[in-house]
Amino acid sequence: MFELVGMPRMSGRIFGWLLISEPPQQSNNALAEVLQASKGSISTMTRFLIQLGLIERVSIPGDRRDYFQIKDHAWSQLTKQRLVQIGAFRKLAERGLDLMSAYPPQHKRRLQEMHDIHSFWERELPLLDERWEQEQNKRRLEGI
Amino acid sequence: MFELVGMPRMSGRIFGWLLISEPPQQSNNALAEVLQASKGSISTMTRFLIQLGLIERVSIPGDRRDYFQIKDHAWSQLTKQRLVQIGAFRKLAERGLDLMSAYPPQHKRRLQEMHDIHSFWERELPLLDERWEQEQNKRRLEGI
DNA sequence: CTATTTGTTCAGTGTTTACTGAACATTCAG
DNA sequence: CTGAATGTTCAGTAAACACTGAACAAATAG
Repeated sequence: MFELVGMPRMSGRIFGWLLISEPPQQSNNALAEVLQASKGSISTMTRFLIQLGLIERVSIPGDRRDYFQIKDHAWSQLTKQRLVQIGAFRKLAERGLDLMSAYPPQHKRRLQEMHDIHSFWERELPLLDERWEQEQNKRRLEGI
Repeated sequence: MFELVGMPRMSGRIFGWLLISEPPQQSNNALAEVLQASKGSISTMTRFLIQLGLIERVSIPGDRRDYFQIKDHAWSQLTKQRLVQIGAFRKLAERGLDLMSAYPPQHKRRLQEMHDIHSFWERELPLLDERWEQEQNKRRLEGI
């Protein structure tokens, strides 16, 4: 599934295991063993997942090893990641419109639409995320 | 930009040109020439873009050539594409929860959250898209 | 029917990518 | 200090991918 959305397969395998592992925090070595992968690949991919904000590194007092676990709000982080892309597309459309400022509006219609929908998403997705967080909080209070 | 979101570079180059070309519809040959790419690659990538719903093939009466142009609502198509992915993630979480039905809820918390947020997105993204379409229609009526 | 234009398929090539395993760096225990 | 455990970096490899160009197929004009 991670491969399908353009991420390294091994990052998906790590994330997948962290979704169900008990305890939720797993060491580099434990990951390498359960996934039958090299330490190098684990090291690279945990760094990658941390950079995306999907997992975090945690320490256990008196234990020198690093542990990894899925971050709270990991999925919201993906939205933030996506917003960066959307912003890039919006800016690209803006640059195009700028370069074509002398052309008739009708000629720029496609670029304008690209700009407008990305602006729309940039405005709405954070609101959607907020609503999700609120809904979550409500549920937790209700003890669901 | 297309490469960044995991699509073939050439598909992005074609789409980019179709965003600004005049006229909006361009033949296979015209694309090959302006992008300095092989006919084979154009043929493959137009098929790819059509499959995504981003462009469409159009005919001009009395002209044997195929022309391509950006589809109306191309960007909404991307949302639909994304919904397929989100649905797949939701189903994956469901399958996990199913397999773990005997485990305590606390152990399944991470999977449950994955499931819930994807359900949320599956419910909300179509609504967002509808709102966008309505806003668009309003603007057009107002002649903006 | 033949020649030309247009489009598709596919083998081959070069590039990119993901992963491994080894070398290296760091931290700590004894 | 030495040695063991842990983590990172990196060269090398195997697989995947994007693209080209040529061969092929289909459609039309003359």
